[in-house]
Amino acid sequence: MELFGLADCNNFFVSCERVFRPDLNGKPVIVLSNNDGCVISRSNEAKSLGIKMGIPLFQIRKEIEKYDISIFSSNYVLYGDMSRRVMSLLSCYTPKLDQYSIDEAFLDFSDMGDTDQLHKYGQEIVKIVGKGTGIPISLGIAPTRTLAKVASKFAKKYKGYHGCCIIDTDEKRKKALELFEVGDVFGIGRKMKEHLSKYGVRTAADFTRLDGEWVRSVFSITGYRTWRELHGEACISLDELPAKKSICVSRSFANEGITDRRQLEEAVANFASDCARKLREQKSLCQQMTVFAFTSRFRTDQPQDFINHNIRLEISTNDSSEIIKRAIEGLRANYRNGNFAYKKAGVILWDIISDSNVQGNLFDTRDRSKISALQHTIDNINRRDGLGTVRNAIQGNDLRKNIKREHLSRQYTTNFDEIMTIKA
DNA sequence: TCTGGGGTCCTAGGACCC
DNA sequence: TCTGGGGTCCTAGGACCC
Repeated sequence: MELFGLADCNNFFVSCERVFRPDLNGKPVIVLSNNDGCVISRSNEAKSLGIKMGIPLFQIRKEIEKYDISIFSSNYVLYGDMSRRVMSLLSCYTPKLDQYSIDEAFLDFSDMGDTDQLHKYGQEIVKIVGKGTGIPISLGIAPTRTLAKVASKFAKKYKGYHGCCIIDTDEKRKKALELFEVGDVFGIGRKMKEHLSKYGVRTAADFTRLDGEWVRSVFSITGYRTWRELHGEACISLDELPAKKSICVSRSFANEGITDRRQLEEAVANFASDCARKLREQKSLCQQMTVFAFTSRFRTDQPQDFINHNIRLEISTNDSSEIIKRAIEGLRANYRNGNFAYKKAGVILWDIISDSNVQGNLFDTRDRSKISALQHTIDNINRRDGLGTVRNAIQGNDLRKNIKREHLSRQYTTNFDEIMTIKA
């Protein structure tokens, strides 16, 4: 029997912070987005206090004071490293692991014995990951990805499952869907939920009782796929991770934003450089790119500007210097004098192809193999000595200067100088 | 004062060609 | 100069996910 497991880290970013701050167990904790803008991860205690996902920090100042909520700026170096540890442990328990996001992975559990055995096996995995990494996880197992996700939410919600819930019979499936709100189903977002409520659809079970053809005509092929998955028919397969089709690096800037043109160029150069590095990591080239920058839409009292410039690269590339150069050219071509305060900017690489699939160009005057060798050497140095050790001059000296991070935890696991100390 | 970042997929509509 | 329809490709935008 084909079975999917979905392993989901509980309150992942908060859990990462707590591994190194065990004194915060059982207390309300939140992690903030870049620039300490919004809440992006909450402990159960923070959730029960009514702190909503995505709410701006400034709107919950009172609650933070009143309930003594601990705050952390996001520390992606730490989370990335903890994620690698979790994933590497999980991969020991399945022939095929498909990482879906920083804190979630699908595991192939097909033909792994009967339900009882599988249940014990699942609980064992949850226990070992918890012990080995300090991160609590929930495991859902079912015949489709969408149902596995439902199961993982049950595993998280009810202690009795000991971290692992299996939906493997029609009876269990129907019972679970009756108890599951339709808006919580993977693939059904806010709009679809609103639309469905007009037809009296409240639970996932209500949704499955709708006519399939009707669902397809109203919610298109994606909605219909979700409908079939909930019926137990796997439509989304467990495949190798395909190369990304677009790569984007963007940030909003702290406080009032950036008004100085040179500073904006410096930021964009850094985004372009990051993009190019990611592109090389997946062994790809891009043929088109976009550079954008805009002012704050919340500041209606200030002049607004929206730069969105597309660049077609005659010759596909993943070379940082070239991608930086083209991004800056694009930005300059669109820059207007108007004293704009840019709040966010970014670079997107797209039209991506494999680097083994290079189309030569008669008019290419640059020596591509030389450039590639140089780039390779730079990547190696930066991997060894830290990102940004070797960089283009326009990238400036302080890669983080426009980002606000007032509550940053240490890089416990990746920086020797910030390793945990234990007092005797 | 302060409002995240990085993706995927699908559809509709326009441009263009025959 | 007027008439029609079908196909493809591209792009923008929306909806969804974490």
